[in-house]
Amino acid sequence: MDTCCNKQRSSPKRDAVLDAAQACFLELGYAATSMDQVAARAGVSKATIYAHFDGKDALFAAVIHRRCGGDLWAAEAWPIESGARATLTAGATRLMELMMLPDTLAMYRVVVAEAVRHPDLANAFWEAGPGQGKARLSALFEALTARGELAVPDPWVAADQFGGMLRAEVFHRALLGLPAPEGRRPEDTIAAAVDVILRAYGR
Amino acid sequence: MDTCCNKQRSSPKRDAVLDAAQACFLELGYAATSMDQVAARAGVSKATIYAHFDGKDALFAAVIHRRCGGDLWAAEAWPIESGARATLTAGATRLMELMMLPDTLAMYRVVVAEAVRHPDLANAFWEAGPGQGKARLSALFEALTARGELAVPDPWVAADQFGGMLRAEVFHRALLGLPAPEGRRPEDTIAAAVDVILRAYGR
DNA sequence: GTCTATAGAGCGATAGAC
DNA sequence: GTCTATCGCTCTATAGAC
Repeated sequence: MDTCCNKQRSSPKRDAVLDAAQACFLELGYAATSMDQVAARAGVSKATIYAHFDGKDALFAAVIHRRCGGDLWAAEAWPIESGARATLTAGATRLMELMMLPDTLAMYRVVVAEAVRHPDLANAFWEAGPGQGKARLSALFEALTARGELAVPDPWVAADQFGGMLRAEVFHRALLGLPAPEGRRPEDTIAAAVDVILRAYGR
Repeated sequence: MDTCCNKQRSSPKRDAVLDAAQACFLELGYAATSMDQVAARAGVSKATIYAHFDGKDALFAAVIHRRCGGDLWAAEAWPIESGARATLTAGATRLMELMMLPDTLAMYRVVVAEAVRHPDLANAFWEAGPGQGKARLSALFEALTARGELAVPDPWVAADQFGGMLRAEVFHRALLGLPAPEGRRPEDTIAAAVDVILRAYGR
C-alpha cells in the first residue's frame, strides 16, 4: 500500500501545496514553474513543500497521479440506450465533454511536453485517460454487437476509430489553443462520426 | 518581405545556431533549453547568438518558422492511383510516415507544450502541418468523388475523419512516448481506416 | 561579427530556530 | 511541521576588446 505517495496521505498544508502546484504546472508547464511560485500560491514556505515532497520532480508526479487517480469513467455514466445511434451519440457526447474541459486540455499539454522525461507519468496518464475512454467505447461496441444492433468484428479497433474521429480537428485545434474551424461545432463532429460508424458497422 | 526573420537571411554561424537550437528545443523543450547549451552545440559564443536573434523567444520562433516553411506537401507526392482503395492507402501511408517521424513527434510535443504562450507559432505549425495534411486528403476525396469512385458529400469532413482514424492509438501513444499497442502496426491502422471509409462513402 | 568575461536575477534545495 | 534566511548554482542578457 501507499507505494505511490510521499509521506502521509493528507494534511491541510499538503493539499494546499498540491492544489497550487497543479494550477502552476497546468498553466505554465513543468520547467517554467518555480517552487517559489508554488509556495506563494499555496500560502506556505518553500521549506514546507520540501517537508512533504522529495523535490520538484516528486511534486509533479504527485500532482499527475492525484489527478489520474479519481475515476471519471464509472461504467454507470456510459448507458446502453435503446438503439445504436442513441448509445453511440450519448457516449461520444460524454467523451467529448471530458476531452474539451480546459483542465483536460492543459493536462494533455503538460504530459505530452514531459512525456520523454517522465515516461511513467505518460503511462499513468494514458491508463487513466485515453485508455479508459477507449475501454468505455469498446464496451459500448461489444454490447451493441451482442444485442445484434451492430456487427463489429473487433470492438477495440472500432473504439479506436470512433475515438480517433472524435479527437479530430475540433479537439486537435483546441489542444493547440486555436479557435475551432469556422462553423464546425463538437456536435457536428459527433453526428458525422456516428454516421460513419453506423454505415461501416451497421447490419 | 523578410518580415518573419531577424537580421539577414543566412550565414554559416547563423545556420549553425538554428540547427543547434532546433536540436535542443526538440529534445529538451523550450524552457529546459539554455542559451549556453545552444551556443556549445553550435560551436559559437552566446554573444554571437544574441547578435543574430533578439532573444530566446525570437530564436524559438525562428526555429519553428524555418521548419514550417519547407513544403513537405507537394501535390505530386499525393497521386490519384487507379481505384479508391489504392489511392486512399497510398495517401494514408505517406501521411503516416510523416506523422511518425521522430522529429515530427518532437515538434508536436514542443509546439503543444508552448501553444498557450506562443499562439502565433501554434497557428504556423497547424497551417504547415496538420492543416496541409487535411487539405491533401480532402483533395483525394474530391478527386475520387469527381471520378465517381466515392460518394463523399463533404470532402473536408471525410478528410477530418480519415485523418482522425489514422491519428488514433498508434500515433497517440507515440506522441506520449509509449510503445505501440501489442501487435498493432501502422499498416493495420491504415487498412482498417480505409475499410471504414470505403464502407461509409463507397457507392 | 565574434569573442571573453561578467552582471544581475532567479533557480532548486537546505540549515537551523521554534 | 513550519518558518526565515541563505547557499551555490544556472539562467538570460550585455559590455567591451578585437
